[in-house]
Amino acid sequence: MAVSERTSKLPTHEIVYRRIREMVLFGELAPGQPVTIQGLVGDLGAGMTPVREAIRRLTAEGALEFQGNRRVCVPVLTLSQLDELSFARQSIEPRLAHLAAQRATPEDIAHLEAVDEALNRAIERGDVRGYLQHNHRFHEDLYALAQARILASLAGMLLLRVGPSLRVVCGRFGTYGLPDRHRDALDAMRAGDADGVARAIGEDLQQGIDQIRQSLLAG
Amino acid sequence: MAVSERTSKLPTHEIVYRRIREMVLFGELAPGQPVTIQGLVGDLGAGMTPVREAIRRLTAEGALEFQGNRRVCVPVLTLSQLDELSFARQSIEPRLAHLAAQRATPEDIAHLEAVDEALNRAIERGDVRGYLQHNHRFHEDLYALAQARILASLAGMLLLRVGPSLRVVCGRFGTYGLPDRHRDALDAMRAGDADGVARAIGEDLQQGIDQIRQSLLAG
DNA sequence: CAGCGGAACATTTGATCATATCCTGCCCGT
DNA sequence: ACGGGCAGGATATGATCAAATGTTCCGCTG
Repeated sequence: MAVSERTSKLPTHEIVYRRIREMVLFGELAPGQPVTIQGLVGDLGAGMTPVREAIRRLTAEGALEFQGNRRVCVPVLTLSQLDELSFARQSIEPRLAHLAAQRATPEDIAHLEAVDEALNRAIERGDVRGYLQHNHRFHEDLYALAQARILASLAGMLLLRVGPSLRVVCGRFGTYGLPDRHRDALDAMRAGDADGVARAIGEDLQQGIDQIRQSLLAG
Repeated sequence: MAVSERTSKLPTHEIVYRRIREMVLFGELAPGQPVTIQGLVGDLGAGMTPVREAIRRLTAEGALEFQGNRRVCVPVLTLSQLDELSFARQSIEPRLAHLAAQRATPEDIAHLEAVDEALNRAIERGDVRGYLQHNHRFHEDLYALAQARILASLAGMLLLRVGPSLRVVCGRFGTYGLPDRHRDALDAMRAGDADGVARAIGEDLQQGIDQIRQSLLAG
């Protein structure tokens, strides 16, 4: 089928789910943009059932939103929702970072450093999509180390809600001036300082939230 | 009449979703119990498509769980997952309670008191299902007052994950000795003491978590 | 006569179903 | 114990039905 090159193992609805998820995370779908089933059916070359299932799943995760009358779109964040996200992320993600730091092996740290380097190269290159991808990868892989499935899934949902707005920020200001605390986190990790890692991650995501807040206030 | 009209207006997948959600929350489905699409199709008299969508949604919310091979079942909590849930709930729910307390009108408080009374009557009656329903209602209605959609949806997911295990606890120990801090929360609410409400709710849910922990350690 | 409002219509999209296909796990024979 | 069929159940499709939106056209009013 036309869905993908390597589909043999995964069910179609899973493939479709990941595709749409990436579209939301990496800015192929902008906040407020309507998402239609039949449009995705056409674009992805899949049947309606898998697309429907993927949309339900993403809606449950907050990546998409029901628009009252059975329309679905990418949610537009309000300032108060951004406050909610800030609180939730600050509550969950530093804890995950802390747990991850306690379990990380040197190889794990090396892997994260490689991701972070790729991220920095993307910034230098002005590659917005690459920045978003590697930034997301960094957090996702870090949290995976914590071996805390429930907390990690919560964090994943929160990242999913922030994704589109982050994309807008980058579109507006470019990748210029996107400082992050990943270096601090990695240094603390190597030093076995779990609290330091948690602190660095907390500051890192706060910077992202603040950027979005600026963008919302400006727009 | 208006109610039934509204019910008939809701799409099938929404009805099915709510029904299965209740089954999970109120113990019609026990932890570890397999959930088959065709079984639900038979029980609920709906087509496969709506049932599939409802299951995807509930799976995304953590109420159900993929069993690797295309099987789905009600998740069984481990101790470490219970720790995750405890942390997440303690992070989110007191904040919601705090926000709710700041916004609650006297009528809101009266409504919550009515729910709490119904809850207490269910306990006296030994009515496990009624206890679970009213307890859930109490928290859900309280959090709805906070007007924080994202945080409330997170809390809803956490409650969904705890539901089945709570049911097991009640099945084991009955409704006897199910103390709660709802009275404290309501008193603080009337006094305008938002911090007190948050504290009471934090203690309330900690009691529930501890009961489940006892049950897990015993089993 | 021009502009406006609204009602019927057409088109687009979502919801549901029945069916066909494909996996997976189990059971049986060797 | 191993391997191959068999059955149950999940996945995926396309058709069909219903709903909502957008549009057009007519009649009314200023």
